Amino acid sequence: MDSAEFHAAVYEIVRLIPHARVTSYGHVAKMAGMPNHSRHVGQALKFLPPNTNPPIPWQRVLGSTGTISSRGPGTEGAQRQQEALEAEGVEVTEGRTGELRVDLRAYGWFPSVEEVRALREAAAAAAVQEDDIPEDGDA
DNA sequence: TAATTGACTTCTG
DNA sequence: ACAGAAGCCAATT
Repeated sequence: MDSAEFHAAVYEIVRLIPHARVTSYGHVAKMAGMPNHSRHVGQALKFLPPNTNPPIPWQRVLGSTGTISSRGPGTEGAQRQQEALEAEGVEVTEGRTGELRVDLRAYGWFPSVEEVRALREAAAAAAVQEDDIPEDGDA
C-alpha cells in the first residue's frame, strides 16, 4: 500500500465516523491496516482540502486519550476543531493546562476491523447508487 | 545520504 | 493523574 492509497483509506474511514462520535488517529491507522502509522493519519488530514464533497469530518479524529492535537504553536486549529465538535453536540472540556478533551467513554467510536470493512463496502455501494440514479421512481 | 520533523502512542517515574 | 522519554515511520531538509 503506497501513501496515496493510505490517504484514500484514511479519508474513507474518517467519513464512516458517525455524527457526534469520535475516534483516534491510532484507531484510524489500524482500520487502514497500518497500526503503526498514527502520525501519518494526522499527515493525511493535514493534506485534506478545506471543502471536499462529500465532506470529511476530520474534527472527529482525536488523540488516543481523547485530547485534541495542538498542531504546533497556534491554538486556532484546535479551537476550530473544538467548535466543530460542539456544533454537532460533542462535549469538549478544558483541562487545567488548556488541553481540549472529549470523554471517549461517552463519544468514542472504536469498531472492529470487520465492522469497518462492512461499513466501507456499504458506503461504496451507496455511492454507486447515487451516481447511477439521475431520475427517481418512473418506469 | 543523514538528520530533522510531526494533527501519534505507549511506557515510566 | 500528569510530565517526560522512547518508539515509531514516511516525508522533508
